Amino acid sequence: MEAYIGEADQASHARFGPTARNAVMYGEPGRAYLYLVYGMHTCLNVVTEPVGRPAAVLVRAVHLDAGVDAARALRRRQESRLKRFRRDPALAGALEARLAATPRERLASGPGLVGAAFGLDPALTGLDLCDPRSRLRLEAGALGPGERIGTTARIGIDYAGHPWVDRPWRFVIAGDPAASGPRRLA
DNA sequence: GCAAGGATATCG
DNA sequence: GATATCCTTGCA
Repeated sequence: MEAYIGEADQASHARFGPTARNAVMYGEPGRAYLYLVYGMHTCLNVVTEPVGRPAAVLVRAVHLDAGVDAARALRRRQESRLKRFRRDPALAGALEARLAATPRERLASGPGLVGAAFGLDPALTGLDLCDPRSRLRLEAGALGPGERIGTTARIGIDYAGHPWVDRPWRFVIAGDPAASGPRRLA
């Protein structure tokens, strides 16, 4: 995951102040903020700070312990909607083969892949991720034996410039094959 | 290395 | 309204 904190953070969607898109970042913590990136991928964020302080954590990858078949089915359904697959039936077959060959650690190993594997949509923005009745929710977890969390710089935010590009605000289970981006730490 | 892909923020 | 940009991915 990656943290984006405050309007001063030049990598955050809040850097331009409140807008229609990022409004939920200014609201209650524990809500979902989902947005479309590069015209095709839905990214999941969790609002993290009290009302009035825009901040969120981007979920860059999920290590699936269950629901592997469901994740494959959702990815197939979601990705086959992309224009290039609708245009070319042969590509759709290739997608099927690629998904079948994708190990569980790689089914949700990227922010866009998390969105696809969970069947997420920007319309879910505002969902209370702490409400046990929500279709999508956060639950307490624990690190496995021998697992440790390390930090790195955030990914894909070169436009932010210094010092933001260097902030160690990406958090990753060291060596986790389900992580996206660098898994080994300096 | 780069195209795909559409919403967004900013400028005119 | 036009345009540059984007918290990405998979294939050349």
